Amino acid sequence: MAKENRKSTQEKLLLAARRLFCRAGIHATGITRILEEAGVARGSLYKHYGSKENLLKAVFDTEANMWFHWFDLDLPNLECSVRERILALFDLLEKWFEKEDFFGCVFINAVAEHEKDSRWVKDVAGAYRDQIIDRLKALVVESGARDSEVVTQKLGLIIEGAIVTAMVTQNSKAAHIARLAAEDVLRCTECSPSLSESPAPFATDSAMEPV
Amino acid sequence: MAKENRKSTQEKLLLAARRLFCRAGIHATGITRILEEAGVARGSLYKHYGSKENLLKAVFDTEANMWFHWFDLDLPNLECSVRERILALFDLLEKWFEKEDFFGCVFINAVAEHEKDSRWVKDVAGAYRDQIIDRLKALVVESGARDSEVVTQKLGLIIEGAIVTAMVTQNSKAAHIARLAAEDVLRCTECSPSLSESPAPFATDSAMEPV
DNA sequence: TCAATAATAGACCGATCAGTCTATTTTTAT
DNA sequence: ATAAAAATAGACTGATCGGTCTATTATTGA
Repeated sequence: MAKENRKSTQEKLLLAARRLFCRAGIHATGITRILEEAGVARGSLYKHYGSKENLLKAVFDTEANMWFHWFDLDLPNLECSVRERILALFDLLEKWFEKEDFFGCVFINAVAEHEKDSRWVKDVAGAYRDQIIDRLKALVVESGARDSEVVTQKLGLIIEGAIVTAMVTQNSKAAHIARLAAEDVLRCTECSPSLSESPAPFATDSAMEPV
Repeated sequence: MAKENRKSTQEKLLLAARRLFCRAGIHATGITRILEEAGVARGSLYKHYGSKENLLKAVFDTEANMWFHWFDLDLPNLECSVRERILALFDLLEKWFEKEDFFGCVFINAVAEHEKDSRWVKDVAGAYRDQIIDRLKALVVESGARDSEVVTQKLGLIIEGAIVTAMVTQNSKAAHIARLAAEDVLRCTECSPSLSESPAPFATDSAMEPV
């Protein structure tokens, strides 16, 4: 008989939960629906994860690992400049958005639908976010950009905008738009050391020095 | 005696619902909690709105009206260039983020926690989003930017990134970062013809495995 | 003043939720 | 081969959900 199902029970639960939490929402997803989609018995879920909340935490782990894999394995292997490596991140985003089971970022979605004062969701999601931003900042610093902190925050904001835009519009082209915006940010960064608070962005001093 | 409560029953329900839907999430917010916070009887909610879903739609209306007010009343009254008007939008965002009851955008949050295939949430939220983007694009076109479509999408993406970043970090400075990024986009836009001839740091397609 | 309207408190309903538990079958390791 | 471990189906619980309904009190307008 066919017995190609090599995935462990934990893995099946994790994949179904990740998919459903993002596609249907966390509160709107009942345990029973996860079990149906995973093809797993009720008791197994509570044996492995103990609670729906712990299952969500495990989903957080897998999504964080996706990001860490990008930053720690995929991007470093590219034979290109640091700047190109930063921009390549948006190509990875596009690949992600194109997946048929992309329905937004589970961190963002979880924060969106949970009590904003509650400790644990913001703490867990925030901690992972910090680790991801740290890796982004390391790239920015390595690129030699001035004001790396602000550049990092700009890029992080553009990444989050891309994720949300892709979720809302269900269109992966948000990654391409985000890349173009990131290119603008990087271009302005390298040619203008004094962008900070200038209320006159119309100054024709934009001597746009390309590389 | 004190009878300063001039707000109508509808208004009290609307304000409490908007606040709670964003602060605690839509699914996580029970009817009873809305009634408590609004100080209104159960029957009144169903008399005025008929269902929780209709109440959410009414909340959508109020948030959309905030945006329309910005674009149709606040920004046009500014005595400044179109470009400055576009950037002033981010100052309005900052004011919004600074409010003690800012907990994200109800459209984004609603999409995040509802079935992604479901008709009505994406349709209603998407329709409002289109109207807002249309107004943004009108400003971009008025500014004389080339490729106004792409510029509009970049700015829209930055706006959504600002909203989500502000929600996740609970820090209104996301608006400032977003404004800086928008300035970069606009700066690159106005000098865009000279950019195409530069040795642009465009990465070629990278052979990379998606996770 | 007085009838119509609006708002109130709160009991109540069926459905669904996360989580527990038991009894049985399948898988695994030795 | 066999005993331990893992997974199964599904009944069950107490709580909470959105929504209905009734009976009572305030508010309003002519």
